[in-house]
Amino acid sequence: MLNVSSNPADLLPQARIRLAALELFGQQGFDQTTIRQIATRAGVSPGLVIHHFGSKNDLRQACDDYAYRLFAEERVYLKGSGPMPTLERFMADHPDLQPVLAYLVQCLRGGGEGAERVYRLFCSLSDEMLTEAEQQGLLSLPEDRQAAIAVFAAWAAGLQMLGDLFARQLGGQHISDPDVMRRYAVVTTELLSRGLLSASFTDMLRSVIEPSDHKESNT
Amino acid sequence: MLNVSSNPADLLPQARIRLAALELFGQQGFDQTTIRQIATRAGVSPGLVIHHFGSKNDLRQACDDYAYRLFAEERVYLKGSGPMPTLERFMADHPDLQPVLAYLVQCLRGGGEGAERVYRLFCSLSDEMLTEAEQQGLLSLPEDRQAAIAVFAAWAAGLQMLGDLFARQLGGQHISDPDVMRRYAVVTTELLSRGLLSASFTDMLRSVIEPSDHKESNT
DNA sequence: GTCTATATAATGATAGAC
DNA sequence: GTCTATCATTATATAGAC
Repeated sequence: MLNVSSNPADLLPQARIRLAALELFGQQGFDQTTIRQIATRAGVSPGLVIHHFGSKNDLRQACDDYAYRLFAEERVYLKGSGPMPTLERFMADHPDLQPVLAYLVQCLRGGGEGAERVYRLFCSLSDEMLTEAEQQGLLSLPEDRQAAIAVFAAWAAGLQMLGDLFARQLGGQHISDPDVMRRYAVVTTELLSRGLLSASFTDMLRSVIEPSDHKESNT
Repeated sequence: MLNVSSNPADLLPQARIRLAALELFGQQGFDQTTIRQIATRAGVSPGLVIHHFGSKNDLRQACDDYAYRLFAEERVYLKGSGPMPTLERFMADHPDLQPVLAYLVQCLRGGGEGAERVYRLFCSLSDEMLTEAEQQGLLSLPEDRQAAIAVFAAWAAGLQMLGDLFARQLGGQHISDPDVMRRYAVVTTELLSRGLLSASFTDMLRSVIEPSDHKESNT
């Protein structure tokens, strides 16, 4: 089991540096964070940061591996309490993992390979979660499973990326605020149970979208 | 009407600089873009960039105003073709606006005031769009309208931020790829019409979420 | 392992010629 | 208005003492 909640002062300097970097990268982003800031927060000299990790980019890689393993190998997403464990609910129960999630969300923001890795992870975790719920008869996925999972992962990732903006729009401060989470849960439950679109509008959309098995009627 | 599709070579240097900055900021982000890159793309000297705009930050502000006005004052989001004009569908019909949208999405990525402004714009446009559709009887929004609109805007914004990652997960290159758009439309239509959750699971979720009018039964 | 001091590179911004 | 040349700052990374 990876260690996340220890007192930073008890960690070795190398681990303290990695933790400080993960927190600062997660809060400010990679480019906005300087080695000097990391060193100050870890209580060491800037030279020691380079001594242990080689370069700022290598330090980023170390943070990537640490954060990714924590979420992927431990499958934390799936250990949520409550009936349908969403990411938001899980994070509310495990506040000590918040810096790790913030780091992964910054990876998504940054784009490139790092973002792709994290989004794939979100897809993989969504897949397991939805598949398990489906086997228990709690829900039934659309025919195009892969697309449905990609959409769910995108919704979850996007909400995390917007973060506090979404919460502020609902009069709160953070997604984990009880009132924000409740309103979010109520609305999504309603949208995903009774639906949103009228029957006639749904039919019209279906005919316009032209799924491949209806294509002969138009071309 | 603001001008977006002119040949850059015909524009005055000041407009060429602004356009080059908007494109580079949108592709690479603000921090990763240098004044020298902007000058090279605009075909002018780095000094002229500062001469016309004062500073890199002032240039960003000019791009902000330009992009925001294009989307907000012209209400482009709502002019989409098709029955339910989503952002993705609109962009497919107006490829010349793609750099402007890319810029706004980078604002969302960057966080801070710029992101808040853009997210509020997405909420405002979603509000108008959904309200109009509701008045036409095409759909019926949940009771908590504000939360529903915030969720829709977050879904749209998040999907744009993930951008190509989502498309690649579906075997495409970009969200505007016909196959990607079709699968996306089919899945979301299904999720928002027949729903996703089973009736019993919906009841269970509702009892756990405890909306305020059921609260007396637990505290 | 840890620190201080410094080399080196890049960037935003300035000054002044044309 | 436009350019070239340059300054001043900042950041990463190195070198070597302890």
